[in-house]
Amino acid sequence: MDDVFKALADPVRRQLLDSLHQRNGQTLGELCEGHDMSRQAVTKHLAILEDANLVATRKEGREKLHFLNPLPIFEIADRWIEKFEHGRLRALDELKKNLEGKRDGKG
Amino acid sequence: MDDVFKALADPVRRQLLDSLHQRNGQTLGELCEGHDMSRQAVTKHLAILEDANLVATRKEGREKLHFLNPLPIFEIADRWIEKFEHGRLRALDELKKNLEGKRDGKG
DNA sequence: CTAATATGCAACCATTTGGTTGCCTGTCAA
DNA sequence: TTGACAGGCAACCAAATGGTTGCATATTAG
Repeated sequence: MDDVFKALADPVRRQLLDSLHQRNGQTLGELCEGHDMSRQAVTKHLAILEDANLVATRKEGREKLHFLNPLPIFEIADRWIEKFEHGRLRALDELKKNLEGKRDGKG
Repeated sequence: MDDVFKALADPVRRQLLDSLHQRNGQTLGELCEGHDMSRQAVTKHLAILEDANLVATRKEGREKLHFLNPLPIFEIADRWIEKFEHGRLRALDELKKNLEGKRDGKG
């Protein structure tokens, strides 16, 4: 799970995922377009996404096709974020009250 | 949003959020317990969480109380993760098919 | 074969990150 | 007041990160 969080921490990598979400199966060259950095830099980012299992690849001739794997994202949503969701609507109110002051309901 | 992703990228920081989720309003000293690192290190992590608006604080005497703010997490769930959710159930199947081979429905 | 295309590998570099330590300030208790 | 407790600030350091460049390999087109 840590790999996934780390992989998602970089805006370039999130952009790459977005790009694959819009059009799956892009080659390395296609994924490089629109990024103001070298092909190697993009390759490294993609490698990190692959290690985190967020992207899977297949070689087709001399091209490498990249496919989005959203499962790790779902896992984060289900196993991690879901935990914080219980009092969602009251969350802001509770925070305000906590910052205002009374430590228990005691004072 | 980038601040939040970056803040969540570190396991220590996620652990701190978990800790606050279990018991809100902990002091710095309390949050340090169980972490095998100096108080200063934890302070830095908390500062990053504060910058990302994931933690809010209040001073009470000589203590600093820390409160979880889950709203940025909700935003990520709603604005970012939600985008990938559409074909959730078919996602794994699609990935398999994509990796197997046919590029379009054409071959 | 030759040349162009698509990608891979490795060395290198600056900056950021995550941690340390030492010392200072503010608050509570005796 | 004095000492202990809770926390803040700043300098410093090693390692990870994000990027570069140069060159090598494999595939396709002529």
